[in-house]
Amino acid sequence: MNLKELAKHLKLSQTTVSRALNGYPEVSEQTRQRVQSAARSLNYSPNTRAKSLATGRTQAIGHVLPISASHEMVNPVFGDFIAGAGRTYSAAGYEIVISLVQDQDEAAAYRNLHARGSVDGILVHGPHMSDPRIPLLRELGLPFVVHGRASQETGPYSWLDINNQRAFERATEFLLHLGHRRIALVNGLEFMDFAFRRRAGFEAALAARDLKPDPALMRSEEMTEVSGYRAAREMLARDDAPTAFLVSSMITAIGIRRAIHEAGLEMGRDVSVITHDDNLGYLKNGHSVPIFTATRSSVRLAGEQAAAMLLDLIRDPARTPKTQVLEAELIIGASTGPAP
Amino acid sequence: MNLKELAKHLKLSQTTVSRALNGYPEVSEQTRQRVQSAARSLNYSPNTRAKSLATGRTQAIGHVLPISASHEMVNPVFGDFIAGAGRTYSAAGYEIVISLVQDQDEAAAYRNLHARGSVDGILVHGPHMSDPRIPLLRELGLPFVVHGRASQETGPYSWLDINNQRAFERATEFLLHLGHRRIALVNGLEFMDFAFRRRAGFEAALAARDLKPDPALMRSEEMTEVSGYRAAREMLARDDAPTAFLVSSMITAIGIRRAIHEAGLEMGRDVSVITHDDNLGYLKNGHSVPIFTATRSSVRLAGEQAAAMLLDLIRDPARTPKTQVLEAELIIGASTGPAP
DNA sequence: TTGACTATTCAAAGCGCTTTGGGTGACATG
DNA sequence: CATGTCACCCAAAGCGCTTTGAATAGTCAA
Repeated sequence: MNLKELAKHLKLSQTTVSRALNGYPEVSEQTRQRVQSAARSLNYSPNTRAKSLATGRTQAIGHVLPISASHEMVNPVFGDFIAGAGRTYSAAGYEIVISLVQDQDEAAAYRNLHARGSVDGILVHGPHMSDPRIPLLRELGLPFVVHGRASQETGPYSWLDINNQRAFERATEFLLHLGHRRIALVNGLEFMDFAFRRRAGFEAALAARDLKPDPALMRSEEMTEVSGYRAAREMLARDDAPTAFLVSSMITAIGIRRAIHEAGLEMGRDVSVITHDDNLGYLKNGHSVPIFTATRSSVRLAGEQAAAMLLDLIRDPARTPKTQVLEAELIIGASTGPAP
Repeated sequence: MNLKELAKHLKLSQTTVSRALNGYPEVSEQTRQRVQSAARSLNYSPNTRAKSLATGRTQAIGHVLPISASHEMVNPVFGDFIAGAGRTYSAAGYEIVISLVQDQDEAAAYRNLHARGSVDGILVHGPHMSDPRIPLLRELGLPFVVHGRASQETGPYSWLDINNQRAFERATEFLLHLGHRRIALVNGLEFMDFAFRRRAGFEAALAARDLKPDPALMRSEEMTEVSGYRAAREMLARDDAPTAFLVSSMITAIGIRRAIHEAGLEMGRDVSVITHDDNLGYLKNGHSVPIFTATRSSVRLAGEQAAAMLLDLIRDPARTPKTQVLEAELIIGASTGPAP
């Protein structure tokens, strides 16, 4: 069933039917009713491709997912982010187009999405500190919002980020307050902007007490369970082992907990752990008492809001870039205690 | 830059340019070269919407992600599955369209995708034992492949599944062989087909030894860390506590491990655990020695292959449905040992 | 020289929609 | 009675591509 058939069936012109369905005022209320009920009963939906060709808008948002070439992994927060964003999109009648891409040819992917005209806007994931995608997208003139930000990018652009620096600064302060002095930082890859900022927060809190970070207690790696385990095992084997760990993801923290147990220690008593917690649906941080003391911020919520920003930007491309910072809460769980 | 402009620039007709770019033989090799190099230097890519309107093919695959209304979570294997499928799709020039949907109105989502003509085929996730989506899609005439299968569905359809029953049967046999007699099953929701089959495998192995499953040792829940923790904590508090756990997901198994530690027991010595392992990128089951003894099957690989099946089906819709079973391997890790 | 091919190229129609630029009556106004 | 104003409705153009059906020129055997 297409417009033409529907129009013929109703003995009306395509124009009138189209207008009736799209809420234009030049149609009598009576015809509108007639058209709408016919459309419903004949199960008519306009062809998206034809519609977007005619209007110039695709009603689709592109999400480019870089696949880390080295680890062949998709960021585990992606599912929750997209679930949040999807809510916003579908409420506004937008589709999600996903483009998976080896991270080295990401630029080509964006150019393609633009040249082929398959999306109205792009949501940029996982920005690096210096990220060539931002000038590229600006040049292409495609509306975009960055989830996170790129510290070394000077020009204006829209982004939504959590306050990574403040979160890790507070977490570090909390550990210092508990008497910990040898604190390990098990961070994500530090060319990623979020990891860089977390480290900055960590170092700032130490500096405020005239402490220097010990390079032997700092790791910057892909955030997997195994990488956390390894880092903790190696560090705990040292003579000057850390008494606390500050960790960038729950999954890594779980690996660290494993290493702590394996060393015959108890988390929260012998060794403290604070992790960042994205509040993922399948990996809740405990129920009544959180397993881990954590800096928490819902990535699902971030998805919802970033999507809303992008839709605003698409509606009015002239608008100046908007930015938004979400604060993370510091929640106290069972994984921290006074320094032994 | 569009076809018309490119054609004018080359002083050729749109027909010829289109044919040159799409590899039709009625174009001289010389013009083809000229066209191709001009397209490249002018950065021309055909508009996907226009192309799909003209050809009737959208070059897009729909993935409908049901959001569990109760838990608001996206299945954590989704990222890896889509990463695998994405490889196949992008090699064939297909896009991925994601549709997030509350699970109660999934049927409407499929009807929509079809009526609006936005995809050439659909990949169905998370089939239930009896799943109305299968007859629906068959009726709509849209090519589809199911990741998993629906045991109660009688008609033919294409699916790709792992041998869940056999995997859990083997795992149970292995535990029985180690002397365990009280084995707990911490399963996913059993209206999900995979969970039903795993349970069947578990029960079959017990029955082969004339053992009866104890309902007090069986759980069927959403597979989160917390649900695993709770299940294990409750079971381990019993007088007749289980000596082994058979678990449907790594994340749940991690919760179980937490409960085991908390009870002052040691996994692999006091309590054995076998889990299913989807071999997720960010949640590898250890490095040299696996953390958990596990039934392993790469969900990423499943994605690659399911996508390939779907593309075959789209190329030749008349072809009879294909099915494929992937066997899971039983890998021995540190979480199992003789019954105490 | 002619007709039959073959190799290239093109104009135009059509995919399903929106939107521009009129029409056509009915009715009120002067 | 002529004119203007509404309220509705329509034909046709156009979005950027593919594809059908022809046209043109060159080649070759008869």
